[in-house]
Parts: sequence; structure tokens; C-alpha cells
Amino acid sequence: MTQTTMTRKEREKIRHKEEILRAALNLFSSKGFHNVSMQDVAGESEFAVGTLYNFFQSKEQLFTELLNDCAEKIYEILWPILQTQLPENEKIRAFIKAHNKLLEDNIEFIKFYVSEYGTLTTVPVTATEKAEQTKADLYMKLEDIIKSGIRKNIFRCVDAKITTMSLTSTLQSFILESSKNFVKAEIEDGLAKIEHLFLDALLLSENRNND
Amino acid sequence: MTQTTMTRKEREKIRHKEEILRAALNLFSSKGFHNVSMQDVAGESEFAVGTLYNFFQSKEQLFTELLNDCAEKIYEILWPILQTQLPENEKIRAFIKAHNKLLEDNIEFIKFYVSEYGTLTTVPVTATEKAEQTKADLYMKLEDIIKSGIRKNIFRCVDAKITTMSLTSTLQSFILESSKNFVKAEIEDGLAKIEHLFLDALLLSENRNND
DNA sequence: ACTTTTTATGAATTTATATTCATAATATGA
DNA sequence: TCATATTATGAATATAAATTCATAAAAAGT
Repeated sequence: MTQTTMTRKEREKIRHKEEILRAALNLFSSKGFHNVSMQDVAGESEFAVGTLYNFFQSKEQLFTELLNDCAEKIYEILWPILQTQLPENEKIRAFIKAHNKLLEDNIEFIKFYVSEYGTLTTVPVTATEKAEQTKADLYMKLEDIIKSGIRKNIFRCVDAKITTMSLTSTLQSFILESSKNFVKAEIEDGLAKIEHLFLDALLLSENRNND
Repeated sequence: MTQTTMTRKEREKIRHKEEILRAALNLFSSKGFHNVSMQDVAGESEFAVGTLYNFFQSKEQLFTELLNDCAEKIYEILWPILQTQLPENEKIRAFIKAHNKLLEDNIEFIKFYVSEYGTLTTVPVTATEKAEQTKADLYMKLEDIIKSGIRKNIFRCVDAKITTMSLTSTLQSFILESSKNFVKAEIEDGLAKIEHLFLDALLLSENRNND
């Protein structure tokens, strides 16, 4: 951050930490938090158990950092789209489309995030502040966009909150499903269909090239 | 099943088993499988740990029976609705509405089911055959209904599979959200909004009392 | 080359909890 | 009432996995 220069040692330390995180991500995303032991993470990352504890206070903290990283990646991709000056319907369209890149870039992350955090509220490992915040931010912004679209007579008069919930949960299900067997073409196709479904639901007849 | 008559003892045994299941449900639905120990279940059900093992081979089997019971309850409520002779749009409407009763009758069950199984694919405790089957059955039937509605020109030409996914995931999110703080009026209201959103998305303009 | 500091190691410890089983309590039938 | 069978009990056991820490290896500084 403040240092432009970093010793090789410092850079290595960061690399090591990242390697541990990557290994943990691999394991967690396929087996789930409770079915991965620190010994497993040690094995996968080719460090000793003790070493893990030089980087992370506990297994839970390791998990937490991972979750925060995920939240950040997702936020970085989706947030800018909602901030553009496009008309409301185009923002929603772009938001849906962006899930393509999201999935492509970060399958592991997404699998982990959606499966561990997505809709699982009773998960013992408390969702982090950051993850909660990211979710809430995106949610609120989407809601605002829909409301604004309604005011401008672009969208039909739907309930913005429910619509937001529906859109996000649909995208989540889709992503979770797609991450099981990643096929680029199918994903584009599926997202296009989601786009079609939601924009038809939202757009007023006059703005729509009708059925 | 075959016996109309059962000794008092046998009836008691069943009651005891049910009590254990209920206690486990309470705990699992609020804390999740991994954060509930058999000692906890014993405490809650007022039986000794050893007694639990007279009824269930393992903690996992206890979980499994619970999940199957849940799947059955859900199936019993939702399936008949999809089998009626109503027109397609009314079937979908009734299906959505039925989630009210579903939620009302079985909050604990639902919380447990949706949270442990709903969208959580990486859960270690393998989803049972029965739960998988129930899900698949409902899913396929919904898809058929939508397809049929499209053929009869009741519905707009959407993708049936994606629409089914969207509807079910929306209902799931809603139910999970609602189960956190149950307020009857809000639930009816929310479901009505979901109904509005989806039927507008589905219905052809000519069948719709337009905005 | 040697000392000091930093980082890595993994066997040993602690902790948590699933499961067992010898024993006690209770019910059943003679 | 007593003998037998059934069911319940919970301390003891087994097991798995998180965490620690004395020791070793590596790197940095002199």
C-alpha cells in the first residue's frame, strides 16, 4: 500500500499466503468448510500445519479472509456496472451479462461463495461484515435502479424489492448450477434466457418488441 | 401399516422417536447440522445419548430421516396442486399461493430443509434419494406446465427450464427470508408480489389486465 | 564465518463429539 | 411374586481434527 518497494522476502511471504488461500479455496469449494481439515489444507498447499498458523490465527479466520476476498472480487465486477449512465433496462441487462465474466474468471471463488454463503443463513461460520455489506450494497443499488426505471416509465410497476430478490436468487441458482459443469456456450445461452425472462417481466409493452 | 392394532408400548416407541426427531429438527433448523451434537439432541429431547442410538444408527441417519420427512411434507402440499385440472396460469398461481400454507404449517421443517438442502450442494451430509427425487419431480412438473401453457398460448414464449428455476429459487429465497421473522400478513403480501411478477412475465399481453 | 532473526516443521497436546456398552430401570407374562 | 425381555441410561471410549510449541532450517545482518 504505502510501500512501493518490498523486499523479496516480503513478496515471498505474500505469495506463500496466497498459495495457502488458493489451496484452501480449492478444498473448501469442493468439499465444504467442515469436511476440510487444516491437515488437508497443509497437504494441498505443501506447507506444514504449523506454518498455516503463522499466517492465520485459526481455521475460521482463514475462511473469513477467503470470504472477504470473494466478496471483493464480486463487488469489483458488478458494482461499476450499476454505476454507469446507461438507461435502467440496459443496466439490468449488463448486470445479468456480467455474470458470464464473473463465472469465467472465478469459478472456484463463486462455487465457494455461493455454496458457503449464498443462501445459507444457518452456517456456523458467521458471514463476515464485508460479505454482508457487499451483498446489501448490490441489493440496494439494484432496487434503486428498478425503482428509477419505474418512475421513468421504462419498467412496469413491479415491486422493486421482490424483483431484486428474484433476479439475484435466479442468478445465484444459475451460477451454482453452471459451476458444476462449466460450458461457456451454455452459460451465455442461459444468461440470455434469464435476461429475456426478466426484461420482459419488467419492460412496459410499449418499450418491448412484443412476442 | 399392516397392523390396525398396536400395543401401547409400540405406540409409545413411535412417540418417543417422534419426540427425538422434533428435538433434532428444532436444533438443526436454528444452528445447522454441524453445530448440534448428539448430546444437544439428547438434552433437548430429554433422553439419554444412548437412547438416541436405540432409534437411529448414527447422527447422519437421524438427519437423513428428518430430511426425508421434510421432503414428504413438502411434496404432499405442492404436488396435488400441480395435478389439478386448472388452466396453466392458475396452477402456477396456486403453486405460489400454496407456499403460504407450506410456511405456516412447517416453519421449522422449511427452515431446516431450505437451509440445509435448499441450494446447498456441497453439504457433506449427502442429500437423500428421496429429497432429490421430490425436488426433481416438482421441478419437472412445473416445467411441463409452463410448456403446456406456452403451447396453449396462455403464456408468452419463455424458456420453461429457466423460468422454473427462477420461480423456485425466488420462492426459496423468499421462504428462507420469511422464516426468519414470521409475519403472516407480510408473507401473503410477498407471495402476491411474486405472483404478480411471474404471471406478468409469463402471460401474453392479451391474457393480462395490462398495467 | 558466525550471530541473530525470521520462518517452517510436524509430533504432541488439547478439545470436541460421535459412539459404545455394562448396568439400571421398567414392562411383560407366567 | 418372580423370571424374562425390553428399553433407557450416561460414564467411558474412540476418533477426528484444531491448535501449540520446542526444534530445525533458512535468511539477513555483521
